[in-house]
Amino acid sequence: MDEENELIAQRRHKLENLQARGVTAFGGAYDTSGTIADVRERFAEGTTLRAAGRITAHRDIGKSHFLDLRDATGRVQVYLNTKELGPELMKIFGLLDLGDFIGVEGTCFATRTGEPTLRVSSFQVLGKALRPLPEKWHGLQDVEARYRQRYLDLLTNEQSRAVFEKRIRLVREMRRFLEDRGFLEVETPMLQAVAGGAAAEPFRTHHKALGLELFLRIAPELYLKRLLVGGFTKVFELNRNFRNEGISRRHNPEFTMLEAYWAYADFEKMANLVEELICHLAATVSGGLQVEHKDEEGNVTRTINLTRPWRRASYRDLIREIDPDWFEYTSERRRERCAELGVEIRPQMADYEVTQQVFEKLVEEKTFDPLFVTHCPKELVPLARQNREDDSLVDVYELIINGQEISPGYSELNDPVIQRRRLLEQAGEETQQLDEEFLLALEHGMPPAGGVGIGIDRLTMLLTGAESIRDVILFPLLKPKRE
RNA sequence: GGGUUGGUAGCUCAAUGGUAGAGCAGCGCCCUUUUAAGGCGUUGGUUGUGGGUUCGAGUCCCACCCAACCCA
Repeated sequence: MDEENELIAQRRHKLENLQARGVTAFGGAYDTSGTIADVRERFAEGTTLRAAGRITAHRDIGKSHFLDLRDATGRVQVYLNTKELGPELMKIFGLLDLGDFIGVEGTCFATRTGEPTLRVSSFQVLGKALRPLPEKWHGLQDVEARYRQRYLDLLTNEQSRAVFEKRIRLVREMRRFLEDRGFLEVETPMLQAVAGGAAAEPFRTHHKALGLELFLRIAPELYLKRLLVGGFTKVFELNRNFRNEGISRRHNPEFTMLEAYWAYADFEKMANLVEELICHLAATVSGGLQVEHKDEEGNVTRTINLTRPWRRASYRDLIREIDPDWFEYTSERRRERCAELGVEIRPQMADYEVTQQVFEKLVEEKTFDPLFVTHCPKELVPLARQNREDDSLVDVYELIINGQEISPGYSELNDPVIQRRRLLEQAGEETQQLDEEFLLALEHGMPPAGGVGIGIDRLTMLLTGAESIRDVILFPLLKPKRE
């Protein structure tokens, strides 16, 4: 990164001094009395405890020194006294810096102000830091540095760590919820010869030994359906997908999706499942069904109410709420209305795309509380099962929360003849290959099924109030920095 | 891809075109219960990169790199 500056040179020098004294500056295992939170819990005047962590603060009061020792679970103060420690250990102590990992053994006592403190009798250097950590009370502010050097962000910004801990709990609870309902978690290929299951630009890669062009998957769907053919009745996969598309506040090229399939169910059953699931997650990881989003000052900017039952409305009814006569208009009149409504459209758009534009700008982006949009026009979701009464519609829902699509749900198509036709049409538009292996599987018979996808990144944004997907992905994709 | 904003010390931030500064961190000294410890002193800069204008550029102009936001 940057050249050697004075601060680093000083730390290197201290490291050499430590080593010259025969001190191991990068120690091995160190037995502790548990995490720092454990140490605080076991704290009892006079008992001896051992703790390990990073030095995050140093208060030098002449012959007394106070350090803050920190790990992921908390902070504990340690006290060193020049007289008690002896000259040799004090010399080693003098070679320590903020950011170094040390292990300490000491007896518990409370200071004048009541702060639980370990009076250090011995310590070991466990990991010398050669670079200084960001400043203690502003933390690391620079957004670019926070993404590139996430470890510093996690170390200094408590809110950031809290977001990722929440994400971890959310994923764990999601797995537990589905497993409790008999869903089996499976792993299907991420390297695929045909990237199917969605309309998206895939990443290309190459297998050397087989001389094979491969794609990173854009969705696991076609493999999960093969498992329905194979007799699984409830399966899910919760893992990464890759789409070779632009990056934005809401898009990262690799992102995490849940996909679940339930044999003999339909999109409405899936909607119930998702409603129950997200409420369970909000209750267990966000502390309730009222999710508050705050600005930088901590003022509540929006409260999302997840109380059930969630509203369900058909795509057409939602458009009619914008303009009751929309579907009576001619193509030209619709375009005029867009101008009046302030919705930008391009001349080459098809009629259904114009309507979809109105939907996105005036319904989706303005909907914050959960809304299941049902019975979408088939052009929008070409692979779903058509509605029995009206074959211009498909049996799907799209769940919108917080102004964005969180989860689509389908009554899956299990007719291999229609499926082949649809895939062919789609392949024509997208110049995509046909997944013959998938069609072969379908021809062996697939049960009717409900299917659902949930974007984990966006769901995390919803439940943590993050404004950018990069704030819920530990290492978002950035261009390498070069001079 | 287009537009806007930004990039200054390790970190957080200043600096009407006129000597690049502060706080924290660091270094030195004082202080035996501090906790954003305190006091005194002090080091640290190719101002994202490369050009240009100017007597003089962190500041103005051009190109490029990286990022954030908006748009496509």
